[in-house]
Amino acid sequence: MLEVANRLGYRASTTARSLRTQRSWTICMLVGDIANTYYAEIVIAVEEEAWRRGYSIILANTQFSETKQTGYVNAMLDKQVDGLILASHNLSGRDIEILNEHGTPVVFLSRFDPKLEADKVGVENAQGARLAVEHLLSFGHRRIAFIGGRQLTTAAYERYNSYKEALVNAGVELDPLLVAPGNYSQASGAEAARHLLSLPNPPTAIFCANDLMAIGVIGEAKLRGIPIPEQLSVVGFDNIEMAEHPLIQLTTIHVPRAELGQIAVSTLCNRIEGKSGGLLDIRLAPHLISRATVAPPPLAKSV
Amino acid sequence: MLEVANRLGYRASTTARSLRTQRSWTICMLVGDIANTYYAEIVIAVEEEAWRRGYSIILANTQFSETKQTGYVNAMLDKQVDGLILASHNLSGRDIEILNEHGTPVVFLSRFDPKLEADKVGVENAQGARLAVEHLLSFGHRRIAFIGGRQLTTAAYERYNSYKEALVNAGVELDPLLVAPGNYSQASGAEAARHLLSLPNPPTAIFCANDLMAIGVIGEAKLRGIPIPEQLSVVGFDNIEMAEHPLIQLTTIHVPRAELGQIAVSTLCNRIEGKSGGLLDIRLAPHLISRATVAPPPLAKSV
DNA sequence: CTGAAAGCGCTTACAG
DNA sequence: CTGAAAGCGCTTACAG
Repeated sequence: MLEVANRLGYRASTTARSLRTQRSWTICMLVGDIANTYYAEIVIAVEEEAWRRGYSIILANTQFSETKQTGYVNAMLDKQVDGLILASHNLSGRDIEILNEHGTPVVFLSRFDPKLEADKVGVENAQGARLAVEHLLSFGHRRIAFIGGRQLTTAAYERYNSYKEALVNAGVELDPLLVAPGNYSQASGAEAARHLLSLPNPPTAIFCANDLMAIGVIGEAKLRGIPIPEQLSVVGFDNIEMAEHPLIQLTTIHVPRAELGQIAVSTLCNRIEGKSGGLLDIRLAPHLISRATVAPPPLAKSV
Repeated sequence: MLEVANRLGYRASTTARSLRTQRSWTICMLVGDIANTYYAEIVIAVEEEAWRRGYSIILANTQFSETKQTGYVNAMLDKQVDGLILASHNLSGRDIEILNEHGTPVVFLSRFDPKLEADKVGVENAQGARLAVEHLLSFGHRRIAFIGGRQLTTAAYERYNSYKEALVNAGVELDPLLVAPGNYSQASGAEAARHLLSLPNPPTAIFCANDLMAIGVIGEAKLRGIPIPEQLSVVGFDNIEMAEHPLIQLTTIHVPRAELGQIAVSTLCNRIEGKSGGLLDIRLAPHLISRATVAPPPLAKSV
């Protein structure tokens, strides 16, 4: 009977079933920028784990636009997605309100908004940044610059704070001139480097809040004929594939992206299916990968 | 009235509406590998254009797996998506049958399966490959290797064919030893280079079917101490962001990805909304971007 | 012009 | 255990 139905091309309508059961078997993932390899790899893991569990992923790319994010949150709630994975920038107060009263399960990926009660999955940003800065300090660097991410993101904030803290703990005074803003893109890393390297008293090392910006810094150094690591040390964050390239060889902090994505989905699904208890706050440990972009500071500059 | 409803948090159920109107306002995009920057940029454009037109995108990443692709095609048909954008590898015969009899609009992105009647959007692969090979020929290269993509993809096939043709047209005999398989990943480019550069009579130039593989080749050359372009010329295909990097400076064929994605969506939406006539086959023109990885062959090898 | 009813295609609780 | 009926929340064609 069922076989006959199949042969005749019968397909059970998921829409009708969703209406009846109030379950769409669909999860929305909100990311800031999929072109960023970092997110792309998380998206892959998310998609895979979701597929295994029978869920589809609706991808929403906010391009870090506040209005697009709000639009998506509302559209997805209307679509009655079973849950949301939030990996874009911080939500507006109104969005949080809506999400809270609506009650659809949410998991924060790599951001930690205290105003929304939800499960959280991410990496120990503070620990990662500390590892990076201490590595640089151990080589004798004192003028360590920082290229940060957008302020609207908690990960960027945590990395920045930990950078400051690590310097203070080492008795190094923080020079505010050495802190440059970035937006996680390669171009913004290059631009920040242009600024930092033109300073009267330039840094001997730069710690970047992600690899893409570090790669931008390396490019800018190349353009200026500044040899890395002899004249300038660079450390990134993420450990994307390009960091391993023989021409780049970037020392960086490894973030287990596939795990992050997979855990985000399983956490969310457990919540959706009522299998979880208290709110989770899972933080994976990053570690330092030492490659070829760090060396002692040039003699002239060392203390 | 409507205002009151909104204030009370009323949300019209998209599911119910979909059931009634038989329109889901959802499009599925099937890609082979989102971690590949090439696809990522297309996905962004697709997502953006879809959002503007009121559609959501369900992302399906096949990881080039036949079973996953089949699974997705069926799941999406059950979900009653309004249309599909196919940008993974070639479909199996059964999938084509199902799609054909089901009648859901489809647009092929960068692949040209003759067995499924659907709109097609892509790039002139043959022209691009010809441009690349002729560029190399004009510098005096005769031993030009080719690192191809997966055979299951029409784009790879077209690029390979055009490579052969361009050589023949120039009166250069094709050495089958100089044709290496790849899978569009950086690692596969490096691996193919390892093979090609170990040949008794190695090539003086390598044309890669995409940039990622070319970047892998450049890395492998660096590892072996082979200077580019003095000892080896390299040309890629796509013009991804990393191709511009000061350390890479890859000569390549530019593919207008944002346009590709945008046109794919508008073509599909027009079809869904019954606004289109005969089947479309849109081919955008690529062009050569000359950077720093091509030079005349080393004297010892030149004829 | 307004308002009640039918129906989209399922699932599930209930009657026989 | 089987089968007919109600209902999920909309839209739309139809009666008043």
